[in-house]
Amino acid sequence: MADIPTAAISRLVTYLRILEQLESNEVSRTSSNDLAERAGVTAFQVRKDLAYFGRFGTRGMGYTVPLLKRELMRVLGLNQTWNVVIIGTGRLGQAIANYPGASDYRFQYVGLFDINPELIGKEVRGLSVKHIGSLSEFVQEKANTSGRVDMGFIAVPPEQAQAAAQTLVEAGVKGILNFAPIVIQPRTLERAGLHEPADEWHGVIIENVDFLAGMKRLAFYILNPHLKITDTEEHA
Amino acid sequence: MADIPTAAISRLVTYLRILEQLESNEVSRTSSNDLAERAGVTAFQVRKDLAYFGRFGTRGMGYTVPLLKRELMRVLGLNQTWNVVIIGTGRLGQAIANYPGASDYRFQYVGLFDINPELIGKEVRGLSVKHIGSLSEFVQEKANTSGRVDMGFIAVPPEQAQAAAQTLVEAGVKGILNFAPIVIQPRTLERAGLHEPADEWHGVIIENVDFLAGMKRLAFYILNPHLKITDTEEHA
DNA sequence: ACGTGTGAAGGCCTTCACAGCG
DNA sequence: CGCTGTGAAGGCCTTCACACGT
Repeated sequence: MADIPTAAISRLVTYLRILEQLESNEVSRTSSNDLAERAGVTAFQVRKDLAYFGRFGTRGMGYTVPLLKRELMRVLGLNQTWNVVIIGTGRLGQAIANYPGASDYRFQYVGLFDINPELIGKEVRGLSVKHIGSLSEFVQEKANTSGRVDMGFIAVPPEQAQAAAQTLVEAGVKGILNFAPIVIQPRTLERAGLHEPADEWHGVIIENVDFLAGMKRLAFYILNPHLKITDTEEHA
Repeated sequence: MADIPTAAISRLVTYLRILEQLESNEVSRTSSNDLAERAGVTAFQVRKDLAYFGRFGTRGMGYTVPLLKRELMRVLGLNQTWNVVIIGTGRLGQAIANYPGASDYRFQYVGLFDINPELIGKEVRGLSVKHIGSLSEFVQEKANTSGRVDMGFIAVPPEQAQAAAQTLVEAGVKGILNFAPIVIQPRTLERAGLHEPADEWHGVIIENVDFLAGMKRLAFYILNPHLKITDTEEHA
């Protein structure tokens, strides 16, 4: 596969959402122009983004909504089930666990973990919160029964986020969605001096969702409205 | 001011966070190299980003942590108080309202709104949830007393997000942080046919925080690990 | 005739190398 | 001598125009 701009992936996610809306409105076809307007980008951009992955349209006609939707879901890997653990089950972690929509895409929460004794054993979304020390064991056992744990979500306070990431990686998780406002370092805490990622971090993908950062960016743009931000970035 | 890459603003936010960590560890000076490593970018990038806004370092010496921190806070507009209303006080809205850290930056929640009668009157973080119909009135009254309402956060279900945004804009809010997984259209619902933003949207800034999108991007990158994503995007 | 798919042009951000200053 | 600040080079993403298929 060719080299694909990171921003294009974010836009694909947006297109998919729009296709879902169209489908639930029983609209059966669309065009690069239509998608572009709804997504807030140019039609050129839409066609180019789609072209990275194949040819999904019909010249002169446009795109068939269900077909393009199916293709995008395949491309984005949303046809398969993703097993997810959440580290941190405070208010944020619970809000995430209960957020509707995740299950629409076969993201399945299989385990909740925390370090706070008061939360251990608590029921959240049908799962009993476990101590973070049992994560490795839990992941291993899952691998032998209901399938591997694919991702971990980090919803702990910032001071504990790096350690949580480390625990997840050691347990063998391949992707991390980090909600804490820090940059996860792809190396062990002990080897912080080395500039090379530690081995066990090889291939681990990290995505960040930082709404404090969003607030700060917003503050800046309100103060500096002349910097037009009709950018790709808004698809974060 | 020169034209500044959107991504640079996201990185500034990251640098600021790092400076805060350094300060709380009583580290008094740093360098572009040090910041770069902690932020996961190149030292060139750090220096270029800072250069957009001024000259904050000393040649041969590096940067003074408290000074650079102060300057970045000024640049990002975090020395002033921002009055914020939250639309939607379900689980997500409550988690946002209670998230610690916002108050560290003088983001002040002054009003909580919802459309669900069961939530009206409920106390969240010391504020009584009001009906969304009273938003305009509320904003107007605030403007005459404790100061203008600067931003609105949207934490409602996706179907209601566009309407919530519309309400916020009509009330005169200048920035929106949208947590719903949709693209806010800068136009009234009625004028959806027109391709021009409606007047009242002029100058309104929209930032998105979409963790479902984060999950989907993560799924894609786990499936396609060869697409190296050591990108700027991770500072979203 | 209409809208997609795409090679090529263009522009903007990043990278670089080094000048400049402490 | 060390590290910042910055003009210039480079590269990648976006934009464009048009060929192509229906």
